[in-house]
Amino acid sequence: MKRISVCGNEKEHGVTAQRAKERVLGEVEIEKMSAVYRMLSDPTRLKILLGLMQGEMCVYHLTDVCGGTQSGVSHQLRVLRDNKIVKAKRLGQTVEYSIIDEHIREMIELGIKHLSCDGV
Amino acid sequence: MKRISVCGNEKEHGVTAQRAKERVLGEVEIEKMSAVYRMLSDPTRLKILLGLMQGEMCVYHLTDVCGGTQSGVSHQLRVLRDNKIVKAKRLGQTVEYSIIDEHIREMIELGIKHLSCDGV
DNA sequence: TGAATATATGAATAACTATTCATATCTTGG
DNA sequence: CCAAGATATGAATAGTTATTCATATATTCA
Repeated sequence: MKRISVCGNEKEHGVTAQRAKERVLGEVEIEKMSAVYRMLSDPTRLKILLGLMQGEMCVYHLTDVCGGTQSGVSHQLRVLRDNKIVKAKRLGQTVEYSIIDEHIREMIELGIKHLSCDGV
Repeated sequence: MKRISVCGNEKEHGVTAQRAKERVLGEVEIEKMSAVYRMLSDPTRLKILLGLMQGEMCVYHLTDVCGGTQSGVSHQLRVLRDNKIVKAKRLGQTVEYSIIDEHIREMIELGIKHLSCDGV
């Protein structure tokens, strides 16, 4: 894609592009940021986190709340654990999960707020 | 998975699960919410949106900012358009894009804020 | 110790999604 | 109308990821 001519708004767009290139984050930051959103982009994980926002819970109850299989919930809990979003604490036979990433909590709260704004 | 016995925190977890099941959003809302996060979970889309947060831009300049191919950027712009995140406005040969979903803007701002909190 | 319960995990599969390449469409200037 | 530029798109591909099934591990209790 060669570029010789200019678009109708070359002036403005060019300036904007320049500003964007200066301010926009580097590859690594972009990757980290999108990874955070990716954690919330799966319905099962979102259900797990919405559940945990009500309080700590064990896998059994989380499975009950999410409505899937125990294995499915457990797999997603692992993803969340690996990404340091939740932590696990063994209590006898049971493992109690809780949210440790407060940013995620804020993200979800903002998401809920927007849902209601849109009149969903 | 049968359930006869109780976990160490049956009382608390049970109550939490109950609360979660009552308050947690329905399938449709969960799906919508995760779809919003999914829009931000791809690096290319995130770059496009971060760029557009600096101002309107045409595809050429967006491609410049994002650093990929014109086709790749165009495909992701379509995804963003289909999801009503951005809008396109034809100006001669050029198509100028801009953000129309203000929620997304807030989401990204929160993401940026959290990035710097974590000392990234 | 052995049975029962709770949770985790590996492998297989299926679905989804981003990217690339080639090409089509649209617009303007000559 | 034609050529060139700007953008869009279809098809193919490759990579990612969620889910399921079967099974392993861990813990308690009798």
